[in-house]
Amino acid sequence: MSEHQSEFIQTLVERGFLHQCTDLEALDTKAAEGMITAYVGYDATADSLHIGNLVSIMMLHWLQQTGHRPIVLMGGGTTKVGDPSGKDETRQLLSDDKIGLNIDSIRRTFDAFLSFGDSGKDAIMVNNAEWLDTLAYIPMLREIGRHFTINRMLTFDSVKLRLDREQPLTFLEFNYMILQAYDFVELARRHDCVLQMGGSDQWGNIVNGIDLGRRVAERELYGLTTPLITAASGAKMGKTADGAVWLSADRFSPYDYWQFWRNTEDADVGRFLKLFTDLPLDEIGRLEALEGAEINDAKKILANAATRILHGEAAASEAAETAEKTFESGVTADGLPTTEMPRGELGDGVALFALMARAGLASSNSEGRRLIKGGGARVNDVAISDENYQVGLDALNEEGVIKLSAGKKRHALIRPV
RNA sequence: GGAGGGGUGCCUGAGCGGUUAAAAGGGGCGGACUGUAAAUCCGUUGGCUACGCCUACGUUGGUUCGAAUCCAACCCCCUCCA
Repeated sequence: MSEHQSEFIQTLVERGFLHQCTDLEALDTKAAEGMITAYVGYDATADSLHIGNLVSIMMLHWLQQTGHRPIVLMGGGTTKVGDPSGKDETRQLLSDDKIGLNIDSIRRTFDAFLSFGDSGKDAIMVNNAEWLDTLAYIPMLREIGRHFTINRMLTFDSVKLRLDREQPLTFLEFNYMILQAYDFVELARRHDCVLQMGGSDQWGNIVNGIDLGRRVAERELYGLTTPLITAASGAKMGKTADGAVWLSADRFSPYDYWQFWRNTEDADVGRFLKLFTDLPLDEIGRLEALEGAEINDAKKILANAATRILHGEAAASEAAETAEKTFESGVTADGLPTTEMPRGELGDGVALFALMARAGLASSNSEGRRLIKGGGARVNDVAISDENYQVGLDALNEEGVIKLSAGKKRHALIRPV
C-alpha cells in the first residue's frame, strides 16, 4: 500500500473511501502542511439520511479525527431545485416547510459523528439557502452563468443520461450543477473551504465547482469521491424488507440497525468494518481473517461498532443483548419491537393473522395469512399452521407478553395494557 | 400544427372479447440447506375473519350476456414530419 504524507489521505486510502480525486498529490501535501476545511452537501429530500449517506459522513468523521475541519452543508436551497444525477425522472418538488422540517431532523444525525462548535477547528453546519435564496437572477447569470458553456454542461452524466434516454430534463434541474458549483465557491470564500467530497455520482458537480472556483475566485479547489458501495453479491446497499436503512432512530430502530449490520454477507465484512466503524485497522485485519462460522463474531463486532457510533453505547449494547437472547439463548428479549394492546381486546381473542399485521410483521391481514400458510408464523416460538388461529390471554408467557415471529429473523412482542 | 406508436400489478414486460387477479423474469416474503452469510432448490407475492365477496390493466363514458382486450372523448409519454 502506498504511503501518503497526510494522515487524512492515508486513512481514506487505507479504509477504502477513495474512488477519484482531482489532484491527490497536491491535496495530500496541503493536508500534511496544515488544517484544511472540506465539505459534503446533503439535500433535504427526506426527514432522515440513510445508509447511502453514511460513507460520506464517515469521511467527514475521519477528516475531523485527523485534525481538519468538516463543513456539513445542508441543501436548503438546492433541494428546491432537485439534483437530476442518477435519476430518470424529475424529483418531486418539496414545499419550503417540508424542507425546513427535514433539515431540522437530519441535523441531529451529525452530532453522533462530528463535534460541532465555533472555535474555528470544530465542525460547522451551514445551509445553502442562506445564499441561494436571495440570489438575483441577472447578476448571477452575468457573474456565474458566463463561465458555463451549454456544450460542456451537456456532456455531464447527470444531463447526458437523461437526454440519451430521452427523458425530460427541466430547466430547473439543469441549473442544479451550477448552484452546486456556486456553493463550493461560496464556501471557499466564506470559510476557506478547499475540498468537496461526495459519492461518485457527484463527480461532475464537484468538478464544476472546482472550475468555477478557479475562474471567479482564483482559488485552487479539490474534489474527492467515494466508490459506490454495493454488497458483494451485487445487491444495492441498504435495501431491506421495509425499504431503506435509515439513520434516524425514529424511522429505523437501533435494534433493526444492529441487525442490518449483523446480516452482512461474509465477503463484505472486512470492507464494511473499514468503512463504517472506527475500529483500528490491525484489529480489522484480524477479524477479516476469520473463516467459516467464526466470521459471525466479526459481524457482531461490526454491528456493535456501527450501532455505537450512530446510536450510542447504550443502544448498541441493548441491541446486542436483545440479539443474543433472541438468537442464541432462545430467551424472550424485551428489547424486541413491542406493540401494546388493550387487555380486553386480547381477552376476546384475536386472529393471529391480524395480530401479525398489527405487530408490523405483515403489511396486511392477507400477508399475515400467507405467512401462516407458508409455515413462517410462530407464537411464542411454536409454529402455527392454522390460518384462523386465535390468540388470547392464555398465550401470554411468563413475562406477560406474547412473542410473535415471522420467519427466523423477524420477531415482535405484544404487550397487553 | 400534421402523421404514427404507447400508457398493464413493486419494477421490467406479455396478453389484445370469456378458461385473466392478469404469462415470464426481477425484486420481496416464507420454507429447506447452513453460520442470523452467500449460492442453490421449493412455495408465495391486490384487499377482505375469506372455498365466497370487493377493488384492479392512464381518466371518463359507451358497445356487449361478458372488456385489460372493441368504440368515443380527454389526459400524459414517445417517434417522424412542419
